[in-house]
Amino acid sequence: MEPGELRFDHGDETPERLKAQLSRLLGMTAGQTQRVAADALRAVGAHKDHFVVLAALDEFGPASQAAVAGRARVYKSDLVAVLNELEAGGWIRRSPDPADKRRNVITLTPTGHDRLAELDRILTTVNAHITAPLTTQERAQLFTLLNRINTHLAP
Amino acid sequence: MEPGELRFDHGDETPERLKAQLSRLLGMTAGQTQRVAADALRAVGAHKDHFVVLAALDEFGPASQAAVAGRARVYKSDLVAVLNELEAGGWIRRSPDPADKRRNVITLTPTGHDRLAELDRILTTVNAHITAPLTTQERAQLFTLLNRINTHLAP
DNA sequence: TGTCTAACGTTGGCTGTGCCAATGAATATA
DNA sequence: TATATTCATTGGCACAGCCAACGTTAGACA
Repeated sequence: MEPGELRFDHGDETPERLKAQLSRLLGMTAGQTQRVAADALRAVGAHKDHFVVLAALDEFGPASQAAVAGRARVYKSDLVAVLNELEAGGWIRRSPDPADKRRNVITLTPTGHDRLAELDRILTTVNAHITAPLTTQERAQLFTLLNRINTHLAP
Repeated sequence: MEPGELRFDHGDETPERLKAQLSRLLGMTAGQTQRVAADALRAVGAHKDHFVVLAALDEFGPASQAAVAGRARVYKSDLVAVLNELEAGGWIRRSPDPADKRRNVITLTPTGHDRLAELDRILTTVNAHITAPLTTQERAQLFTLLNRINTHLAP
């Protein structure tokens, strides 16, 4: 215990040492934003990985599951369930590749394109909500700083 | 699949739509920093929550588990295991509260104080490593921006 | 040609983290 | 005295990232 909240600073109640931990602030804020995004997507029966996979298909065209996994950065094991759901919704098609029977060719359907637009719109709203207290310059600044750290920390 | 890496931007291989997601960048970078911190702590047999609990005890003095849970922001259910480990290391003592037999009084031992200093030193190094590509002003800026978002998103 | 190696999709599972419910003991409130 | 609340503890759920192994199919090369 407690919470249901990921507030970083609780004033007098928060040990000073914790207030100095960037990784703690980063983790808590990331948790908040992911919760907001997940809730918004769940409201329309979607999931983070749905967006990511649909986006990869839309921008790179039909591809094998392995290729989609690589571009969407979703583990191929996890991709199976995601594709099952997307297929059930009629947003993608899984067809055997005649050229290589090991492969499935994943194709975005027209309604899948619409679905992507819907999720994109939702996430744009979410992003605006998250960055509401920031100016345009500050948003860009935050993006840049995080990107520098991310690149620096990548293997 | 793939990775073992949380790189946000893979250039041509990354769908443009993903590059616009702040919550994605935030989540991946948070994942990186938490991994770095967890690895560093694991190297000395410690854990994120060890630091957090020791810090709360050091700054606020002996307290019940409920109070520690509230200040360290660790669920009381999870706190049990953490205290078991800290007790096994001799860093804290759990003694029944004579004034209220429901409570345990958690006390930081002298070696617990040393342990806290050790973990604090490790995390300071980690923090420096994480923010290596940033100037002093940029680090402060990042902290401020994240804090604003965190406060804004807190219930 | 046949044999070995590698890639494909899939299943199943592991770890860590945040989170919640229910329990038995002890205390406070009515 | 009866009722409700607090405490520590157990056990579990959900979700995310991650990995190993399997059967199937294809390419490499002897």
